[in-house]
Amino acid sequence: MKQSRLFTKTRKEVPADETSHNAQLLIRAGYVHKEMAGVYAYLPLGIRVLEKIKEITRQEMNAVGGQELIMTALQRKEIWERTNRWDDSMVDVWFKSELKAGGEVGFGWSHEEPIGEMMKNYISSYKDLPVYVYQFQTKLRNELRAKSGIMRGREFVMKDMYSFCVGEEDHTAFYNATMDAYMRVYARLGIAEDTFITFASGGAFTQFSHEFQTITDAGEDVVYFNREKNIAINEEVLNDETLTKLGITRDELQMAKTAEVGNIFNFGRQKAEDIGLTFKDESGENIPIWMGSYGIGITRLMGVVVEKFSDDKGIVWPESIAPYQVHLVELSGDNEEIKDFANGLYNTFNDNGVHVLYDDRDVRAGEKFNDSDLLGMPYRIVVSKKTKEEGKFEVVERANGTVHYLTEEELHHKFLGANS
RNA sequence: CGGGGUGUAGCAUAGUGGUAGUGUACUCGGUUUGGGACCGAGUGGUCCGGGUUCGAUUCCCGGCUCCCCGACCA
Repeated sequence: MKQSRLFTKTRKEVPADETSHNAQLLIRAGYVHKEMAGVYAYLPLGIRVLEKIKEITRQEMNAVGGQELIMTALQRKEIWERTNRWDDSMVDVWFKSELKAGGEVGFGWSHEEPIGEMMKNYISSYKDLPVYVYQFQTKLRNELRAKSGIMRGREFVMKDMYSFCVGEEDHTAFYNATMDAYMRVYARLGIAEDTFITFASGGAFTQFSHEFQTITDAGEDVVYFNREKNIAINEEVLNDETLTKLGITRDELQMAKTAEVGNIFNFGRQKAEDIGLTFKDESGENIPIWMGSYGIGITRLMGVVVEKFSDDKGIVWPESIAPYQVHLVELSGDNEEIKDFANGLYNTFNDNGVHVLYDDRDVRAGEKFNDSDLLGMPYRIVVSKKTKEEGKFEVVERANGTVHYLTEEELHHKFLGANS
């Protein structure tokens, strides 16, 4: 992508109404646009990051047998009335509207009920099970107070997966496999070190659910954890009973502010019973399906990554989700030879599938460098008369500022792979 | 939802009961060219409704917005 044609704009100053680090940086760097409190648009750079996070998540969900689908944003009132979750006194984040033709609809804040309802059409026998489906869906929640930039909005993208099994044994196997898959997602984003599988409230179904909590001051949760024993407990369920059950004492735990980047639930057979979703077993008896629910906040993850990986100059993207791998910066001035060479390098990268952002703009070096730092691509390659004369190219690692001077051949080797 | 703030140009800010100023961004001209360079010229603004007043961006009332603290958060 040529930066001269890239739709976005960086800015020096942060909007006065943003206090969260992630939103300040993402707006300054031109990744997102704030539409209203808790509602952000994703610009071309931002959507590339989101898509990369989604693709990593997609690969890991597919690897455990998940199949992607997409539910609807508009939801029927009746489905939620059946489980007594339509009323605002039961669920306080509903956005609701009316159909011109008559009748009420809700905007999906969760898809548990609708997906369970849909499954009645497709599951009738133990032979149809198990089923694991997931989606990336924009959730709409009428939060009383949005905060923390893109980390807690009224509109956000979530990956939610649902499992439908004949019984506990199958469910547990999938539940555990998903837990591992989640950790692989976080590992690929570079935040696994600070992400804990955390005991949290299980709601109405089980004693505990598992949250995936990542240490960051921007988080809203408080978790007590022990790295050696690999145990973490959400403050909300920290009590003597929990400690005894997990075989750990209070003084073995340290506290941290965290952001919830995932949450997985075991519904047992209760949820299916509530919505009337059953299968026939081998004897022909109707049995409620054993269900589970698994969520990862995609947009929140993007915010958490920015919170964790940035410096005073801007964002520092992990390679796995950077919008572009390489930021190619030409400092040609009016030197046509340098310009031509940079163009050639850009084309070579493109032809070889390297994701490259090419700063071909006719602006001063300082502006290019500052923008480059702010945008945060993992590698910056500078093509200028200064180094070209020596047959070298300056390669800067954004994460640590390390500068390498590589020949053209070394450059190709590093970025185009060994076979080039 | 309770409490506290806030609203002036795309963004950041100053100021005033009587022609609204600056920085940045943007446009044009010129000089520059490895860390947001300089000089000159220019475009662009008082959240909405009502009230007080000769006159309101300023004061008053209401609304809305956004932010913060709390509450909430499958």
